[in-house]
Amino acid sequence: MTDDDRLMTQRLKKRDALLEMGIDPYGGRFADVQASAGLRRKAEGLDLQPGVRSEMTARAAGRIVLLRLMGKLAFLTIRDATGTLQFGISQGDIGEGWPILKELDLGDIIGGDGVLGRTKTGELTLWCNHLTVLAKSLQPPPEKWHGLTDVDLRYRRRYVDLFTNPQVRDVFHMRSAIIQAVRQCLVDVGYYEVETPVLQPIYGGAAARPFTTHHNTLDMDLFLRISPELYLKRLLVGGMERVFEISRNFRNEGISTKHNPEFTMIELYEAYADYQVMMERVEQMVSAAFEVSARLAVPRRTVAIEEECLRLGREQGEEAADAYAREQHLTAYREARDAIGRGRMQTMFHGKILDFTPPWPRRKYADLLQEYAGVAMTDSDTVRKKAEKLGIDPSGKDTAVLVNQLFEATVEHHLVQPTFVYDYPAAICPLTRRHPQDPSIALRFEAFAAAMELGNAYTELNDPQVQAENFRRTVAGEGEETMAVMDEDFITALEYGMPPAGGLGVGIDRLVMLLTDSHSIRDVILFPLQRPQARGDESAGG
RNA sequence: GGGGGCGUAGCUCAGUGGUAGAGCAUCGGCCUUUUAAGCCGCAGGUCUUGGGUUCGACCCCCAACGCCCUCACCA
Repeated sequence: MTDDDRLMTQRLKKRDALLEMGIDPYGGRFADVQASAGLRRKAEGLDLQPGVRSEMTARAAGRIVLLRLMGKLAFLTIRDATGTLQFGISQGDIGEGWPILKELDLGDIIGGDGVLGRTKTGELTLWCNHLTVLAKSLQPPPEKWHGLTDVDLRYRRRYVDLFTNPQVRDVFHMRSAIIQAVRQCLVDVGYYEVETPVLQPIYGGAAARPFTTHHNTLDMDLFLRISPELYLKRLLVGGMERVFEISRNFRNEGISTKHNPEFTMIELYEAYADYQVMMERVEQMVSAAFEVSARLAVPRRTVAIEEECLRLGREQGEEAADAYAREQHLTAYREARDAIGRGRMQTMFHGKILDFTPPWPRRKYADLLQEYAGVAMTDSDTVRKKAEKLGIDPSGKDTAVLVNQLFEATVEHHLVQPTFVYDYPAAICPLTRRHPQDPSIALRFEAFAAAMELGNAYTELNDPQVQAENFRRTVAGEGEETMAVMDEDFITALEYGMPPAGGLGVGIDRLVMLLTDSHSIRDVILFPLQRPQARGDESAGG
């Protein structure tokens, strides 16, 4: 028998013991549960002194994360969605319910009824006169101090990660709040939220390889969308003048700390606008997202770090406390918190302060290329020479493609502070309107922060003939951003007339990364794609 | 795909060319104000897998598998 089996067997025995006592180890509805955080606030109001029990009754529930049995008295710490709370149980108070305690384990979900009080040391405690078993846990939880650290296991068993590592739950709480804020921000200025097909017979709207699938009844191959763009523009034709979609996109490409095969993007289109308006939309959405994330994060994080510093100072001396403060960027968090007070939108990312306060700097693509690569975008010969110098093979490539590679190699890593880079080479932008004075330039910008692409926007191309021509060229493989498939119906839609418009996509995952100081996209996606676990004997023999 | 790192008890991690250790969790005992509770005792391992070198491999070599980082690719 493996250790794993042994541990589960022991827990199963306890489950049976509960059943014998006439207790359902998987209790049902548990009405009127109070959140631990709410009880804490209430206790503040009561001015409870250490060692005193109040008259106030309360009911709480959560997972047992710590368990201390001391003969005829027990303390257990439960964790709910809002924090932790100590249950105190004395044999005298609980009487017949006492034997239940022996059958409880770390990880079980229980409810308690009792009165609020404080122990001698001041810890808020629910002194229980009744315990309800809500769910017996058969799997042993991870180590109580270190939690689950194995990165692979954390993603595979995200549920364990979530209930053992509170900061993980914070990140996803924040993700939810950020999406909500961004959505509300657009609804407030007259946008409709829509849903367009994920299963598409023709994919397009971005340069990426798609996933393919098959519909059985129609006997037809389909693609998972790489972008919602071409459908959202059809809605502009249809008269929906402001639309957005929070779109899960699927791209069959490499996986990295910045790329997951499925990722979330908010894409929006606004009739009679252009890419300049879209820059303002980026600033508005990011500001809204920043505000909710700052409200949630900074106080909580700062308080948690300060408490830990105090504890370390007490137990291990000031030096240890200082070291911890530095390690946790405490000073920077304080600065960030103060910055909000002054109306600045600053946050820590990778040990650097990013300032999202609008307006963000706006830099011309060509100027940045000149500044960091030392070449003029239009000077084909110099571009080729510079590319070769940097180890980029220029043979058979369009100048615009090389320019773009040069840009990525020389400029991008400098774009740490939020920045709009605008006016891209037209050859790599098949869906974008050209600059009226210079047809080699496309009215496109990308938003960068922390050297990462955060968003991408155009003044949309609404001339069906130019669009059809661009399709033909990209299908033929000219330029870099191949769409590979001609979408006839999209052209037909444009032929009916699409209002001039600005369009924008912002990577939600990356935005959440920036605002939660997460360095891998997997840390902001609940269940990132992973190779299936090879189990036991199936994996043997290589 | 290239380079680097990792894989040892359920969890978190040490470790040595002579068939393995700690803390936590588990199990048994004591304990009515604990705070990662404490004290005493027991148990728990195909050291990722497969080859090789060796009298002998968890350790050295080769390969495979998985994960992480990084470069390349990639809106």
